[in-house]
Amino acid sequence: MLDLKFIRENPELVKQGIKNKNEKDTVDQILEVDKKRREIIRITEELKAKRNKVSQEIGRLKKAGENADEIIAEMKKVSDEIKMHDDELRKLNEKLNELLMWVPNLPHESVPVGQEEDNVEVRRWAPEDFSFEKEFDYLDHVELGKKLGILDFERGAKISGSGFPVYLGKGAILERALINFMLNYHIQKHAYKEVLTPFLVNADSMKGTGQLPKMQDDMYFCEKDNLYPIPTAEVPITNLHRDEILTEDDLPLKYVGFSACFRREAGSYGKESKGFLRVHQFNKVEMVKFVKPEDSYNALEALVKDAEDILKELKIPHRVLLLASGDLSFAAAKCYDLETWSPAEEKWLEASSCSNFESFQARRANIRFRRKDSKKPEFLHTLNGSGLATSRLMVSILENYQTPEGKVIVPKVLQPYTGFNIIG
RNA sequence: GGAGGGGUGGCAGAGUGGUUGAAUGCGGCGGUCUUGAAAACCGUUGAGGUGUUACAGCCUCCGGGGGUUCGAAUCCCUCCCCCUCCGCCA
Repeated sequence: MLDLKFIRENPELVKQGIKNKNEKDTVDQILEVDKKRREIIRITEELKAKRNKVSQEIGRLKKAGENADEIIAEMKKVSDEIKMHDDELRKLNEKLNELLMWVPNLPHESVPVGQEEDNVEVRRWAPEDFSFEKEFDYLDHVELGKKLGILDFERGAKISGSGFPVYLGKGAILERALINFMLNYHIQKHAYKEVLTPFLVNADSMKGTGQLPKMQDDMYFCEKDNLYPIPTAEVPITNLHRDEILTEDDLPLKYVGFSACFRREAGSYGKESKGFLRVHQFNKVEMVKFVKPEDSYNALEALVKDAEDILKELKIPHRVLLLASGDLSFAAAKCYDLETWSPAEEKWLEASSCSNFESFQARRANIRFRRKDSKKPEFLHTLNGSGLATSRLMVSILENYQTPEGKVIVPKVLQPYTGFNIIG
């Protein structure tokens, strides 16, 4: 959510940002409702001030045993008037809030204006012996997983539906190894604090991080209990501090957490959805940071490097993309994607997304902090990044580590976790 | 799922319709005293909105929402959460 005052004072700036993000411009509508709202506030507050004063007077009269019937009758009218205006005000506030919930975060000034094709490759990394040249005919992860008996998409479809993968034997162990490796790495090397949070959250949490209302149709929903299976651990972890005022000394806060992630992915089928490329349930290790506003862009760079470190340890070729404004998510001000190389598909696959939300989520979720020398709380900045999603990583590992014989070597850093060094 | 109890400021804890945004204690901050510290004493200490160049002023907030009333932390309805007991259960 953007600051209403900011919109009021910088309408053109906001409009430009919305345009660059390809979102719907409701600024004029917001300003109009806001104007009306403030007018009503002025009127009601005058009436309420009067009511408060006279009501006190009535109390005094009654205590003194005097008659107050006449003023009470007069106040009844005032009270009715207040009620009328309050009703109107309530409606305007609801309307205004609804409008504000649909305004996207504005892209940071360092974000290139444009669409997906305007994303900028910032850097690229690969192991020394790596080559884009095909050394043999790679099996893609689906064929390979099937052949090795470590992945079973058909049975997953039977027990749940398509997009719910089953991991078997060494596949399941490898998945678990990855999760543990990544968690431990971020905890030990990057000083994150681990949290294990609920996989089901309420609507307030979903609003807090910006999934609702916009992404409603992409969410699973348990109607009986009004709970949403989380699309990412970003939601519960960021909402840890919803409605809290932290102290300056608390910051920065760095959390890392594992969760299963649930996404309906409504309307996305076809080639892109083969195997692990698009699933309804996957596992992810997520990093979330709460920082002071002036620190958030340095924190973003560090966050990207933290995610990259995992890929370097795993020796997976990858590149870092700075997303253009039109490719940014609703809540993000700036975002880097990490893409890993798939030798079977011969293309880059998104494996991580690291974003700075500035105060957008903090304002929605009401997460503030107080500086030592100031009494007024201010909104902090939130960031998060996948560190990383295992399903996409599994594709990279299975494909990049496969041998001409169709076996898969376990990356060295994972071997202590798996207890074996080759699959097949 | 059933029965009962409860949600008040950073924390603890008063307050059942009339200057109560809220006693008191602790904590925090400032000061006096002290070489310094502690103790003691004095003062101060919630958030949001509206408004103002900035103050002031005014309004709202005692779990959330709605209602009764001239007036609600206090009464009513509803939802949420916590605790105790019973039932069920990994």
